[in-house]
Amino acid sequence: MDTPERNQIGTPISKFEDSPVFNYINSLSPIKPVKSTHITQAFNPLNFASLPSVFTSPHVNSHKESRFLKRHNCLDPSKPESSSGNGDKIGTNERTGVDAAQLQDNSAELQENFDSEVSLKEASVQPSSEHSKFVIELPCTLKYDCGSPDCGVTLNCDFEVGCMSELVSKSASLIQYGQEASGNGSSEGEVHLSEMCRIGQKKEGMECDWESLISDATGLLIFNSPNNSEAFKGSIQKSTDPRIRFSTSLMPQLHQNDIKNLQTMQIIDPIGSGEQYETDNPSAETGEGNELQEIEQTQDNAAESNLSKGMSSHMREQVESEDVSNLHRGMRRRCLDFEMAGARRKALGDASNFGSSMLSQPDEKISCYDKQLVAIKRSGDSSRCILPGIGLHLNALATTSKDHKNIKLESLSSGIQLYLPSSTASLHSPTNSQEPLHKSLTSVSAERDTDLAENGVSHVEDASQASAYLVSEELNQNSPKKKRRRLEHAGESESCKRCNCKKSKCLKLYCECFAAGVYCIEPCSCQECFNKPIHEDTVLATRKQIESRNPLAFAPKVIRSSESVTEVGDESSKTPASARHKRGCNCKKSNCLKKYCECYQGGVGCSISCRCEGCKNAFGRKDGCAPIVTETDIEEETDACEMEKAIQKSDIQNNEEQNPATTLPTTPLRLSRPLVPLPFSSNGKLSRSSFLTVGSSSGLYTCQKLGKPNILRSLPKLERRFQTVPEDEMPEILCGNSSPSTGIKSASPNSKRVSPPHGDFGSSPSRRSGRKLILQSIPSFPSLTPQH
DNA sequence: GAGTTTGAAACT
DNA sequence: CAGTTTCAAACTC
Repeated sequence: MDTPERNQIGTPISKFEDSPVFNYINSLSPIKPVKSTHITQAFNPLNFASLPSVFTSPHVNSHKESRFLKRHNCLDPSKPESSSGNGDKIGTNERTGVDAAQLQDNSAELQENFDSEVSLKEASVQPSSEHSKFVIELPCTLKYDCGSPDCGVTLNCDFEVGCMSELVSKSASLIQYGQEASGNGSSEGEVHLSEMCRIGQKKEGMECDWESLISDATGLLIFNSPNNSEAFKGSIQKSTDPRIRFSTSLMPQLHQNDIKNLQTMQIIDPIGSGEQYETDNPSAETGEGNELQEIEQTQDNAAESNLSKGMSSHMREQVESEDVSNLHRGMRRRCLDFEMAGARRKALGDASNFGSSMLSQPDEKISCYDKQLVAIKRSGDSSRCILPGIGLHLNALATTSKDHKNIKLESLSSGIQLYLPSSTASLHSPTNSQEPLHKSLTSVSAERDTDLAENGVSHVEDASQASAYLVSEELNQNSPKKKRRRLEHAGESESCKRCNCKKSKCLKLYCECFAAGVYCIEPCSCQECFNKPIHEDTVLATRKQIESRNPLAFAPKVIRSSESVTEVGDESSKTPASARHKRGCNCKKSNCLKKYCECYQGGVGCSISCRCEGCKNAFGRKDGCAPIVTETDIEEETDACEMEKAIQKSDIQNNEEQNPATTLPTTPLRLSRPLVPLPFSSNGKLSRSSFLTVGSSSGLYTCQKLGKPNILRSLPKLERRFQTVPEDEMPEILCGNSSPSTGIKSASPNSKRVSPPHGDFGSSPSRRSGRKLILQSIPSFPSLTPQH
């Protein structure tokens, strides 16, 4: 694994190699080279923003768990010198899970941490180019400083995490700064650096290195095209938001830094007011947060601090929830609730063991997460897509590694842990990804801009889901159905679907909101709804029950299975089919041509796992035939309005995609995926449940719709690549190879026409970038794809 | 907007 | 695991 990746990376890295930062990193850890591959892509403006990292990470995962382990080893080596011989798991534990390990000897937990961390690392590393590098390396350095893991490991770990996050955020801010406001940025950047140094000094003296690294990194970042930087910003900001959330509950230490970063970000960030708005909210919280932070700092060493932190965070949340009348908050709450609840419980109820372990882990995870998110954000703009899928994402994220099964199982065994990882991870990650998406979206489309602009703020704050919901909600304040339709019609509405449950009390998977891991909101027309923050305990308990029954119950239904899609393989060969429904559909009468079919709804082709009869899924038949869907079919199924919207969106998406695709075959495709979903977004299910997957799948779908289904087929191979490849990449990478169907489809002669997708694609690249980011988010799912 | 159809989720 | 029931979305009128 290492060798191949390194080899691949080799070329791309060369660029970085020149930079002192790169050298520094290299000295620290051998692993980096692997990342570089992605990085190279990242360097490209489009690519950089794109998900390459995400793809890569998932890809790695998809390849095999072994990869993760290897990577860990590789990464660990730098740190692990002490534990050079440590197994993969051990190495990871050392890095991210040190706290947990010390606190708890639980191998299971360690493994979980390890897995999550690994996945995160990989994701972050691959996707993010330099950011990830920094993060990774920094920890290593810290570890070195820390010396034996036993000593104050927890603090060290936190520190690392904090540093990591800070570095990332700061670097991002710096980057933004440099790009947007060179003058102010310089000062700001200096300030950040100084802060960083401070932190480093307090906890360990890596200051000089860090500063130099940071400065170098910033330089590099700045170096990157503005687009990339923007993408980073979005991702970073998004990441920061989640951090804040997490930090409140989990990582108070990080909070201060994060908050500061956020503030700086806000100041620096000229971008969407919405984001700033969100950040503002956090800032308001910062007041409390500062106090908490101070306390936390004083308590840094004390393990007890975790509890106090948890309490403080809890209090904070309560206060916020109460105070916040803003839709944003409501949105946040909606998204966060599950996560928060889990965190709260952990912090409050679990007490030392659980709380400590959880806290420590989450922090690390969070940091990693943020990174991932960032990467995701870049890559995918799939804001819409992401949002809906967030709930699923969380689970997926938790199980990001293909071993998701193992992870889930473990988590299940531990109960709470499972919940947390899944909930926290999923929520956060989604949120992050979503936020970026929103931003990107805002920038991308004027239409969306208006809506998003309003929603954007809220979006930023919460997870993607929340944002999606918020948007949808805000947009659709009318009756749920109407809103739904609106949303459906408007691609954006995707995320905002609401439930209409009457008997399930919104505590069953029947409820889209519940299934998506979000609370029901006013727009919902549900009756006797228990899926509300007020009934948090009930919701969590129910969730647990469902998860105990089916660990993947809240995972995205549609997964870009690496299996289905060949890894990298051939972009051309990849087809939309790469994404598959987790369990497969069981359609009898709809021929998989209506939204009754989850596969179709998710914009993915049916697979072997499907038990459908008379499958005519336009995205891909069960038998492996290339997407059968013809223009007529699609048209028939889709409403004219939807078609139009989809087309428009698809055009935009296509345009965006094209650019990336042109730049990089791999990344572009990914980008395209997210875009695609939008058309489908109308479907509430997709948006929520299968964000990522949806995104990917939807991407395909959209492509088809846009260009009309034909496009995919008809599109020349090159074009297809853009459309299909992206999707494939994410999942494909993970799985390695694609399902026959995908390959067949892509190659399938079906492509009767060469539809002029180009025209569509031609649109502005900027939009693409945003959407692309969304797509990136999708990639995370692939890892989950267990089914195949 | 009401009613029907559909298939997933839940239950047995 | 299979069959049945429940449920809510998707769809039709």
